[in-house]
Amino acid sequence: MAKIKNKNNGTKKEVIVEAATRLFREKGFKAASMRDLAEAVGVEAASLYNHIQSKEELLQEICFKVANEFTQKVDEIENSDLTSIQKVEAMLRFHIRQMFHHYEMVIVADRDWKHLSDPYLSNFHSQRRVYRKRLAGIIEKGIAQKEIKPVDAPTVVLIMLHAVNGIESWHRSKEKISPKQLEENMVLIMIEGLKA
Amino acid sequence: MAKIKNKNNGTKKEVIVEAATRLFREKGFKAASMRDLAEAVGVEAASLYNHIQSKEELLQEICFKVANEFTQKVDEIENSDLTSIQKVEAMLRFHIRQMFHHYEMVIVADRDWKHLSDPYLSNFHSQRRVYRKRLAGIIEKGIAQKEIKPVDAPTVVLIMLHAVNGIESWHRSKEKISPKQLEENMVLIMIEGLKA
DNA sequence: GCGCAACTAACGGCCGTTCGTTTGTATATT
DNA sequence: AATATACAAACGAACGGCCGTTAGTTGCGC
Repeated sequence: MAKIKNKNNGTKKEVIVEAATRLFREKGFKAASMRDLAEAVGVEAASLYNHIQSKEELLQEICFKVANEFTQKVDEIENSDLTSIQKVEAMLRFHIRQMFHHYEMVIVADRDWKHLSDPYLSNFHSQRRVYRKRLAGIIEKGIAQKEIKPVDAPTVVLIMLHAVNGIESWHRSKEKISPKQLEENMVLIMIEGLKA
Repeated sequence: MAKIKNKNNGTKKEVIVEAATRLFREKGFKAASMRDLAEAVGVEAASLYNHIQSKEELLQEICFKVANEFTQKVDEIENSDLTSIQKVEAMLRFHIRQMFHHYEMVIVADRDWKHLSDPYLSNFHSQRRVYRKRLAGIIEKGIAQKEIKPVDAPTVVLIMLHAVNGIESWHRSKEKISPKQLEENMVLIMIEGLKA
């Protein structure tokens, strides 16, 4: 076997990345140490390097996995035959669901990507800008077609992308409404305010 | 003189706190070193300790200054005779303006408060929870009075508080719309979607 | 017995902070 | 007016500690 499997559901490197995701989300990339991570995995710090190249590689894996998922989704939505406002809603719902199911890596990517170093830093930064422009493009088309109120599209993108980060607080709050309810509330508030 | 003044506009400690605010915003609290800060102030690292007690004290000053400003504002608004929806709008506008004029300290407080240690950590955490509950209370009253759509109030608070963080990106973007335009766009999008 | 993955030990480096000293300057004394 | 005093605020050097990472070795499963 080239790679050993851990409990028949993935390589050890994947286990490490998952633990790193949780740890980085909790403490922040800089404040989380490789010794912390080793303890979470149940191993000595040096042993981690049998599976990974560096601490930054872990951050790279997290950031680009997140970036690729969002890029893939916007590819799909742009090529669909939904109306513009439906496309905006679909992207919003995707963001909300990613924050439900993979919020730890989404938050790490969003908060800690600046700790990447070049060329990954520029790469990620540029992917991020492109992604936001594509979202703004969808909204501008909707405005041109009078489906959406005449608002500043980049501002809408800023609001949407940051609003969903609030779901992080939801994850750790006591009296949670259901994911479905939260999603419908968010869509109601953010999308109704946009309709022409 | 008990405290010497620097260029007749404040103590040296204030100069240090301001430089720390910029540095923490840029690099993050953990990644910013006291030697970085010293260089920004134009002094050796050791000299900083003639004016401050510790690195964490700087974070404390930033976090509680921000917390106090928001607490003070919600005191004022709660006691005003505005309608509920007007109160929500007033708080939103205050958040937006704070993000225009003092965004660096607002962002540091929001992103790095977890690096405080007790008793400051619990203190800040509790202030934060109380603040959010007060905002949710305003919204719930508005719903009861049928000024506001029947939505989940804590969710609205999450959306509002996080949406304004998007203004950080605005600060560093090239093609900026004016602050006034941004404010009106944000209010339009977020408040119109709320009205019953 | 071969190879992967764990271990212990240690490296150089940066961290926040302390120490003891020097410097600059505002005030008091002659 | 010149000199002495006092003290805030700067400095260079160093501290113990944790950081990411490497080296060399041991042990275990095929």
